Amino acid sequence: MESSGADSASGFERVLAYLRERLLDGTLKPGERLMAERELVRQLGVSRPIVREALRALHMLGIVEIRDRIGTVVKRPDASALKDFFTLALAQQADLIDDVMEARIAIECQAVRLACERATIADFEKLQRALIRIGETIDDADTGSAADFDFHRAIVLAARSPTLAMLHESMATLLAISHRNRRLLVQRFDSMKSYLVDDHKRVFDAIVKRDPDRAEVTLRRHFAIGDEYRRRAVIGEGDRADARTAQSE
Amino acid sequence: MESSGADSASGFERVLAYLRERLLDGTLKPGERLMAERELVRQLGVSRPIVREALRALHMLGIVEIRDRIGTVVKRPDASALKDFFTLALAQQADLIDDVMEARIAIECQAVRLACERATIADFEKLQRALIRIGETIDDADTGSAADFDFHRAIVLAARSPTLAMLHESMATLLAISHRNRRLLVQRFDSMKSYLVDDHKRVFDAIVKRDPDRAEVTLRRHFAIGDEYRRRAVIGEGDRADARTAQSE
DNA sequence: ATCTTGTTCTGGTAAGACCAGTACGATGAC
DNA sequence: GTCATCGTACTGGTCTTACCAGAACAAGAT
Repeated sequence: MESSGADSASGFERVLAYLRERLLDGTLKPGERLMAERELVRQLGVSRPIVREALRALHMLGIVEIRDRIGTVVKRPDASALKDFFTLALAQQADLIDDVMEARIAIECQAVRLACERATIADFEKLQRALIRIGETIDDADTGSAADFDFHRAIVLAARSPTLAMLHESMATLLAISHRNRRLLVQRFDSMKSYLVDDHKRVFDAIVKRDPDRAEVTLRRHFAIGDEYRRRAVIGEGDRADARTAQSE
Repeated sequence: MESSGADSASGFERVLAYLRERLLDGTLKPGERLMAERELVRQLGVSRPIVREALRALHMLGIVEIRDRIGTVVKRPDASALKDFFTLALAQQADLIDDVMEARIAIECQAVRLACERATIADFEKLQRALIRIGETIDDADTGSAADFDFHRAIVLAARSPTLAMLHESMATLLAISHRNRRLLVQRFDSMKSYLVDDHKRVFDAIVKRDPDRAEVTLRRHFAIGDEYRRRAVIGEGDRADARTAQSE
């Protein structure tokens, strides 16, 4: 039953490699239905359970959608597929957040530069609306972190780069959680309120003035200061009198 | 065969839900071996193929490691498990090579900053070796582009960020081809040789001196100049006499 | 032309079997 | 008693066969 070509790898690996190749070389495009399971069985010389394992694996990654009694179709992958990963991974290893955060910074710093070149008036308006909302929701962790995130998302979208947007969205899923927690610190540091408002404003100004260097530096500083707040929170500092109340983090 | 509790969901979902729960509530911790497949079969009242589908799915997410003839153990997950996802996700917009390239720049510029902080002596050595190889292979497109890429990869690895490394590698897969084509231009521009050598050298120096700002600026300029060469190549320019010979790109 | 009815194809699942190594306890030699 | 050897039970990896239920589609009946 090893007639059809390359063995050496396990059956599962073989099926996966086959599908991966088709997906990479464009033979299989989003929306297209790939061959039936039994057909794959015939072509690759493996059993159906193995084929199903591979398809499920791809399904788990959001690459493919298995429609009961219809067939398996290639999906346009989106970040929501990573929800399971982030949920489980985070439960096992909380410090993953810092690592992913670094990737997010990478994406946004590049995005803000591109945004300086490519942002339209509509983008400016969207950014400004987000900016206003940040000021309005400064005292609420939930709506506040949402507003904050909208602003950052708007930057990435203004960069007009599908890839950057996709990557950012992927990170967003995970970071939404930590982002909200971070915002809870706002209650502990009065100075953080102006930090949140002013910093974003400065980034916005740099974008409007189409100054990539200043935009990036400002954004980078913004992240660094946020980190610094978090550090101080961990060691129990605060610039309000009731700082001790939430010390046990 | 539906004795053990909650049905309603598909068998696969049930197994996944069961395992997810164990993983989230801490019953299953990294390093621990979870029950044998056949045991899961008994406990959940599903067939073994289904159990295996679920385990493979978790394996695909990097949550679990399936060791042949040993058992399935919980892994400490890191973002590298998502390589397949990102590689395939990026492939579906691969018509936008320039766009992916921008994302790569984002990753590397962040990485080079982190590398300035975190690079070890061993990293310096690796970078230097790559640097030397770039000089040695300057006239060959294949080995030359490989050396070039090794240098850039070394930067990312020196950043010691699994997520950045994973993203970079995903893009590398897609960019390998265009990267090589780009290198063919070296035959057309004598000045590009010194560009390749000197630029990388300058980036290396900045890393060794642990100067993030200079490292990033230098790297950014490096990419920009590469782009400029490509632009000039497209319009048929060149600084060698036989520039016209390879005009049809 | 439309409705009905199959047949056929799809994925979803179960059950049973075999292989090839591993782990570990029992057995043997020393 | 200690240590090496050997079985055996158990593990994951795979294949095979089989059945189900719903979708698709084409052919026939109305």
